[in-house]
Amino acid sequence: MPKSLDPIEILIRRLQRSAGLEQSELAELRTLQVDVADVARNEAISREGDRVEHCMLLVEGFLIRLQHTRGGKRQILSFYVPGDIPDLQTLHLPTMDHSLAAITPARLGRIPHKSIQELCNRNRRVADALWRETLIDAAVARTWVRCVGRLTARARVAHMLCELHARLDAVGLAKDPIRMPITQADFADAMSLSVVQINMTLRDLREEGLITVHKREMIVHDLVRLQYVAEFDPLYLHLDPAQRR
Amino acid sequence: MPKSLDPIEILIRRLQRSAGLEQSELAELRTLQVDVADVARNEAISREGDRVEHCMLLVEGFLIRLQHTRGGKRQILSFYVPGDIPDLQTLHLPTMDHSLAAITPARLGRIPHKSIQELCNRNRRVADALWRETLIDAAVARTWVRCVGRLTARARVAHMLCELHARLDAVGLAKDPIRMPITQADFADAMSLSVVQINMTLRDLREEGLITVHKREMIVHDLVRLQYVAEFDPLYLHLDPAQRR
DNA sequence: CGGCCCTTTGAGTACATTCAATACAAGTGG
DNA sequence: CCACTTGTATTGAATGTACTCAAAGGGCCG
Repeated sequence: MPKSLDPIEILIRRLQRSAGLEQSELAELRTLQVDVADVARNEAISREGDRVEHCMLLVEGFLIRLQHTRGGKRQILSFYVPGDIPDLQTLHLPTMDHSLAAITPARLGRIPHKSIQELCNRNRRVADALWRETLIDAAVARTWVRCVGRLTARARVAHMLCELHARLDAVGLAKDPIRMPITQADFADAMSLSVVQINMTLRDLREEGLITVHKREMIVHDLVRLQYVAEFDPLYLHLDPAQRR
Repeated sequence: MPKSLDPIEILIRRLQRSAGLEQSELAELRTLQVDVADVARNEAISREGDRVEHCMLLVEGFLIRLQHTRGGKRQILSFYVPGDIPDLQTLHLPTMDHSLAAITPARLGRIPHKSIQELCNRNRRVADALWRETLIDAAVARTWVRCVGRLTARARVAHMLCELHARLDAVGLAKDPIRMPITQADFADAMSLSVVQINMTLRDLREEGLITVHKREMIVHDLVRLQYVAEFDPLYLHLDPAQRR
């Protein structure tokens, strides 16, 4: 695992984007109690039904949220990239209604709910910034429904790539080639398609010159056209600071 | 439109369920500025891209959240029943990333963001209760992904009926026969199926004796079996007070 | 270099879609 | 109050998109 930024600095950078916090507030954030832990690929971080008392700040690697079917099928509900807190909702809904797992080796910052809650009680602006993060997470899930429900296989795959690109770009990780160590099986479970379909669709997008995929790395050659194919509108990610209040 | 409860009392009843608020806090809630407005069936309440400055408390009727496809297809992202605040997320994400519409004549309580925000600043417990509501909304969206993505047509329809039943039950509206004035076209756009498929599936469920549907009213004859067919686990609705912290 | 996981491709199948046409119900205006 | 209009429900038939099963080819790690 390469050397990485202090977890809290990643969190600060993230929250700065959504809410211009003041120096005193940043100082308060730095008092948060954080334990760093590494997890292996495919390791489960929490499971449906668990009651948790910590939030996980993702420092490095990729995580997924997922639910299962009685038949054993998986549905991936979101991808998480560095800077995200995939289980921030447990602050107020401590019982997990889905599972959280690493799809790459990952580094996490464990922050006790109590520590966050005390900070939220002291400082409404920090609380609002965190609330806002959970709302974006919800917006992503809603758009995922439209994607899985009403787009063609081709548009779905393109949409997922666009979303990952936009979110990685927002944390400075979209420099070509983009490291995206997600297997086609994961893509399939995310977009509700079969591995076969994913493979064919990626090939089509490649042959049309929209993307190049090689060794878990992706290059987007024509973002505009890819977004058109995907019917992708980044609005729902609420990344644009001008769109804030 | 029949006489209905004071909007604020509905909100109070809702929040009481998620957070045991004190009398003084209830009194504060009653100071919220609320405008009651009626909307017609199929009327749009807000549209993708709108910037809004009010939240809508649903007092009577049914609302939906929806997004569109370039091809003009609709995807319904959630149903809302009395007591819900379908655009509570606009408190911190004032730009709508989807549309909100009435699928029945409905009565709404318009509450200015400013009024809610001032209350939240005065009282963290109220703020946390509202935050929690938005988190449940997100949990519903996530489960919707699994439903649309990985369940069979049969299970999907059953799942939607189970969810509506559970949510109506939580506000005392699930007494047989349940008024559920949702067209089959709406069901289709919600579960990403065609109207034909919805119709056939409802017929199957009817012939198996699980439900009766007549004139926009539904009776659930065998909830346990319906939930089994749906692979429905109500955990994600976080309705059980014992599951609170 | 061997094994494992992932990717790629082919062929037959199944589930759901679309198109189409009829039946039914509710509401409107003469 | 009835004829008319519109929207919803129901059913049949042909089509199609994506799935499953299956098997072979790569690439990476130990």
